[in-house]
Parts: sequence; structure tokens; C-alpha cells
Amino acid sequence: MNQRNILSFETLRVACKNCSVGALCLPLGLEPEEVGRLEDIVKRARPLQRGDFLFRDGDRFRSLYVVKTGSVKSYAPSAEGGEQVLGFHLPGEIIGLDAIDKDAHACSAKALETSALCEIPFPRLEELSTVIPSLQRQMYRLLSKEISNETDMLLLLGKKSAEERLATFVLNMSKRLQQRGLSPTDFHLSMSRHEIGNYLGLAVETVSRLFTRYQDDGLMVVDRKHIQLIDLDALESLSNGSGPTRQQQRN
Amino acid sequence: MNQRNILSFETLRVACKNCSVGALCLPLGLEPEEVGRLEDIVKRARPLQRGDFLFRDGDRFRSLYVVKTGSVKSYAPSAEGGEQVLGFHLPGEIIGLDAIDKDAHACSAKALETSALCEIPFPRLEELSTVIPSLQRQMYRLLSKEISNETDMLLLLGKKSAEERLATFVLNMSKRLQQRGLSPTDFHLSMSRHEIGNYLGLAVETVSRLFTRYQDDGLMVVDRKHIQLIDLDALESLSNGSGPTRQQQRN
DNA sequence: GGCAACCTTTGATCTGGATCAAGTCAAAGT
DNA sequence: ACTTTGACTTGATCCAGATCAAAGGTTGCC
Repeated sequence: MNQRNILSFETLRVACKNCSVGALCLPLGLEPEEVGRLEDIVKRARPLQRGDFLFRDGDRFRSLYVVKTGSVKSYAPSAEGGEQVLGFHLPGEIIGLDAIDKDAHACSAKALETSALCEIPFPRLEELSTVIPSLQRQMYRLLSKEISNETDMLLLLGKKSAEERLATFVLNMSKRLQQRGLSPTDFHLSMSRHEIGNYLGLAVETVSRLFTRYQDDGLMVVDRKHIQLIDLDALESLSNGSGPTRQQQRN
Repeated sequence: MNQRNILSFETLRVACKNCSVGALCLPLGLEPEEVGRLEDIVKRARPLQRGDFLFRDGDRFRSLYVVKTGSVKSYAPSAEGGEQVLGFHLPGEIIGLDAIDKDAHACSAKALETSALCEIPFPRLEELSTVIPSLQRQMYRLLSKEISNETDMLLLLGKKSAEERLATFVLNMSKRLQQRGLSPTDFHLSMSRHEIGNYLGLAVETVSRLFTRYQDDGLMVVDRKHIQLIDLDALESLSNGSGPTRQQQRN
């Protein structure tokens, strides 16, 4: 059964070439030969179960991680035992970029559901990126995109009302799922209302009430964690404050 | 007057070697010879007057900028004509990292006072960083640090009270000024109350009232834009919510 | 199956900070 | 000196969303 051996060998190493999220991830813009060299350093991490940690705040930084399937949340400890959810990570998204500078993780990452990940030892990635310019370019892009994403969150937290925040969140999920070839109008949220609220700077109760209101207004159908978006245009205008009679704030 | 010619030649090009902010900027970790190659691509930008734009939102991304003297604010347009201040940039800090991915600026940058800057054409920097590994490393660090900084802001905007926010802001300025060899307890704020409030997600009036309260409580002396910090420890505990009888929030 | 822990919803109330509304003050021009 | 202008302060009021309270619903575990 030589055939079988080859197969099992193949499944032990990562195959970015065939990975469904390759186009969103590090291989973007690389030549096939270069992707091969990337595959050589990427490790397949043991799958995580819901609640398992990928790393914890304070851990030494060793690797970046890419979600292959499932989803992960990251969160930072805030004063007095509270925590701030920093993001929800979907397949193809890279986790850990904030730890490069300090060489230690300042936040924790935990699986929201059973999830598969790739582990990329950072020193080897850094080394490889010195010899593959397009990999370096992609790294710069990914780091920069992370900054842009956080900038968007600053705007959300600094300026948007509760109603705008949740609409923005739902649409953001919708767009990211669509990029991954999933339905942009019918999906499952793997995080709790509490986690959504925490992420958006809102109380759980506010999130719950807003979902109810959106549903009453015919913008979406909400059944527990299952969401169906009905009126994307209305959500879009809600999300940037151009909803019915809305005036800008002064600050 | 040969002497004079040499001098004027020297002032035309950038001299990172002698730059007072070099240790915070790109040259950190480079060999002298490598710093020289960096100097070759860095341009001295024409000084900006208060109110001048470094770039505007929508501009094509060409260069990163480093503040040499003065200060710059960056801000993004928010819905309905409002704006969100994203940061205040002091000497040694790099501006524009968020634009790498989209190849366009999503925010504007404007001088808060007369300011000198270095301009670093990004394509040339990218190229140089493929041949100087320690420059690449420093770029990764700087990008990562930018992410960490924004993460801190997410926590501030998501979880902190007005009182905590302003204390955090004042201490953050203090620490950054100290790193630049300036007094951490006696300084001038180049931005207006309005801009501080916008940055922190607060109304101008709230900022003003808090400064008054801090002063009444003997934490600092505030005279217009001049700030003297008196009780750093008290400010520190205020800034992370461990002030007098403070309970954590639930969300 | 049945209990326990947790998540979500819904209603009532409370409050931190926004908004509204006058001033006050300093720098710059006339 | 006197007005203008814009930034800052201070007081009064208001409100979005937090907090408190109390049910239901789910899920998982023994």
C-alpha cells in the first residue's frame, strides 16, 4: 500500500496549495515554488476544542497562527479582572501579530468552537521573508490591514451608537463570511451575546434588545445564534448613521 | 569658504546618525553602514505649519513619515461629516503604516504646530528591507507596536470611564515625552480640548470638567495647555480603575 | 431523566456623560 | 483701549444605554 503511505505523509504536512483560505492568507501573491517553501515551515496544530486556549496573555511569543476552520476569539485582560474582547477570527485570519514587538502575548486567544489551525514559527517566517520578497510584501500588507481593522474599531467605539455598532458588526461578519465562500445572509454566530457586547462596548442586554428590534423592523431574522439578513441596504445605512433622522455628534 | 559648503551640503540630507529620535525610529538595531543606506532614501520634507496637511484621506500612499520635531494628529472621517481623531504623533513616531495594505490613505494627517518631518518613500524602504534583515525586523516591530497601541485604545474606549480615559491619556503623554528626554511632569499639550475629547470619545465639556477636577484634587496643575503633574501614583491608579472605590463593569 | 449552570430575553430604574446654554478669557486685529 | 474670534469653562438638563431584577430557554452532565 504505497499509495496509502504517500497519502498519509501528505496529510501530515500542511498543503497551502489546496487550502481553501490560501487566497486570504500568507500565500497570496507567492509563486507555487515559494508556497512550497512556506509549507515547509508551517505546522499543523492540534485541533482545538471549544474553550481551549491557543495562547494566553503573558505567554512568550513564538508563532503566528492561522485559523483553518472554526473560529477563535482574542481578548485582553482589563483592569479589575474584566476583559476586553479584541476580535473574532475566522478561517484565513492570522492571530498574534500584536505580539511581535514585545515578544510576548498581551492577549489570550481561545477557540469558540472546534477549530483547526496552522502554526507558523515566527523566527522561521521572518527568515523566509528575507529571501522571498513577495512574502515580505504580504506580511507588510497583513500587518497594515490589521491596523486598518483596529482603526475601524476605534471609530466604532469612539463615535457610533449602540444601534450602529451592532449593525456594523453583523454586516462585517456577513462580508467576511462571503469572502470565504459562505452565505452572506444566512449564518451562525459562534460567539455569545455577552462576547458580542463586550467586543462592541455594550451590555449584553443592549445587544439582545437590538437583535429583537432589528427583527421587529424586518431587517433580519434572529433565531438564537442563527442569523438571516433580510434587508442589507437598511442595515448598511443603519451602520453608518444615515438611518432615519440621525444627526451627527459634536465630539 | 569650503567649510561652509560642506556644512550646507550636510544639512540638505537627512542624518539619522545624529538624529535625536533615531533610537525610537527606523534606525534602531541597524549597523552604522546600514543606517547610511537608509539615509540615502530618506527625504527631508518641507516643514509644516500648524494646520498644514501631511496627507489627506483618499490620497495615494507613497511614503511613510516620521516626525522630527513638533506634533501631528491623524484622524479619519466618520459618517455624517464628523471625524475621529486616531492619534497624536510625537517626534520619532511613524505615520502612515495603516495605508500600506490598501495603497491609499484612509485618514488625514495635519500638523498641530510647526513641525519637521522625514519622508520615506515606501517602495524604496520595502526594497531596502529585503536586503537589510535588521531593517525588516524593525519594520515588523514597528507595525506590531502600532497594533498594540491601538489595542490599548480599544480597551480604553471599550471599558474605561471618562475619568480613567483622561488620566490614561495624560500619563501616556507623560511617558512618551519622557522617552524623548523631556520632562514627564511638566509639559505643553499641542492639541485642543476638543481634539482630546474627540480622541478619547468624550465631549469637550467632559474633558474640561475633568481637568478642573484633577486640579481640585491636587493631581495636577492645569494652566491652559500647560500641564504639571503632581501626583503620578494617584493618576496611575485612576487610569486603571483602581481609584477610590471603583467596581468593574460587567460587559 | 432531571438538575445545574449558563445564556438570553424582557421590563423597570438609574446614571454618567452628552447636550444645551451662558458666560469667561486670551490672543490678534483695528 | 475696544472689538472680534475662537477656545475654554461652568451650570442646568436630558437621555442612551448601563444596571438591577426576574423570568424563560438551552445545554450539558451525572
